[in-house]
Amino acid sequence: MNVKIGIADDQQLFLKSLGELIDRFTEFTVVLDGLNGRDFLYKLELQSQLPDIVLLDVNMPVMDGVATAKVLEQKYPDIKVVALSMKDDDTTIISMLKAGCCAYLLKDIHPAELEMALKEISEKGYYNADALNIRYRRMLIHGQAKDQVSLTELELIFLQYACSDLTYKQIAGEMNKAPRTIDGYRESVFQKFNVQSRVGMAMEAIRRELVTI
Amino acid sequence: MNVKIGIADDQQLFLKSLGELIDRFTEFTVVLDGLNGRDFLYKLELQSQLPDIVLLDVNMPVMDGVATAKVLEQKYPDIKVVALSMKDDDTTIISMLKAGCCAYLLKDIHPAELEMALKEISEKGYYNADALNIRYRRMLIHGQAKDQVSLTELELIFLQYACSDLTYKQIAGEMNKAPRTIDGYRESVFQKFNVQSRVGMAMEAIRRELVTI
DNA sequence: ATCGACCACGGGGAAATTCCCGTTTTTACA
DNA sequence: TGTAAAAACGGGAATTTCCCCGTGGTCGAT
Repeated sequence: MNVKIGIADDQQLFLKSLGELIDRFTEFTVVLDGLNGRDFLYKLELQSQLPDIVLLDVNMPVMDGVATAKVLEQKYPDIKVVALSMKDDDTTIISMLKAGCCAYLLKDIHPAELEMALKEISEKGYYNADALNIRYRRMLIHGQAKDQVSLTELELIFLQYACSDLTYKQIAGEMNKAPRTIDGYRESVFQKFNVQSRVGMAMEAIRRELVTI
Repeated sequence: MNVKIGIADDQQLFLKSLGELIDRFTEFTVVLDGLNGRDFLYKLELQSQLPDIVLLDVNMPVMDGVATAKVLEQKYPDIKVVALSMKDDDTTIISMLKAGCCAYLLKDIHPAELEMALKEISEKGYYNADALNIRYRRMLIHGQAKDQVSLTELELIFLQYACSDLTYKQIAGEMNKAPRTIDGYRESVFQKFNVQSRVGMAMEAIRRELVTI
């Protein structure tokens, strides 16, 4: 089954390259894009097949993300709206979520995380890791560590998958990596968390609020 | 290392049998008991070795649990106070916690759970599962179900241990059961949760708020 | 220009987990 | 007073996890 994606972003280059990226994901296809909210909504009305998920840039000229999200929620309640933004500003996050978004993603996320987020959104209807990841990212950028360890992007994504019923082999499949590579993430996180079992790692991930459950 | 326990309860029979039970736990010894708060506090002043943990019945004549807890907090801040009660009444729980208790246990808990709670309190300084278990117990008694499964007491205790770095063999040791018995709990919970790995079980336990992390 | 990280990957083996096949006793309860 | 559920336990085997031993590439920093 293929999930249809719509994108609205005012940077032409970003818009198109993101589209390329998403088209390369199995099970996702970009069916519509626009350079601002008004442009996007106009095209949407002419569209025969509605997208399942719409990625909305928060800052756009003419019609911004919040206004666009409100209209989408009103006229197309079945479409899942995801906010896209450069900065993890709490107030914009809140206003986007109040406008009916089911997720909030930062533009500097890893492609693998984007794919995972889209999967989760299409399956569960929401993706919450970002809210936590934003906090985590902020910790990484400013404040530092204390006993706080810093995980790499891929370790964080691996961690999310590790908190599930999947075997490492299946996780390797999901992340398009060799099983041994996954084993490397595991070893690294085990050491950083000071645990010696997958359950211990998963518990620590939840304790540190690095994953959504 | 041995942890010293004090108990205050107005039912002579319960007081003494609980003392017997706790004395049979390795690493715990009852050093003091009393039939009400005043009696207990009076004996405590004459006592050379202070208890590490005090179990306080909420409903006692002369001086009840809340008043006793307040005095203990004031005069012996190092002692960890645990509330004991027949009923899971929210208001009494809150007033006991406000009086400085670090845990709230129902009198109908399984001995193994009591031992685990005491262990956690002496190690971590608190035990929170009860607050969650109270909700769980309430669900079991009244309402219940829908997709909600019902776990037995021992399965619930096992679940708590399973959400840790311990191996099943180590859990068997902690619970004083044969490894195969633990395997039985595992099989049963797997089926009830519809999972096929320990991590999946642990995640489900957290999702259903059956364990503390 | 070397150093430290993060990344990707491979083989082998011990230990733990998962999942079958069972038995017996106790406890609750209708 | 049957019966059903829960508890406790045993053996064997397939799979997964865990933990070693490595290789080599990229990239940013001192």
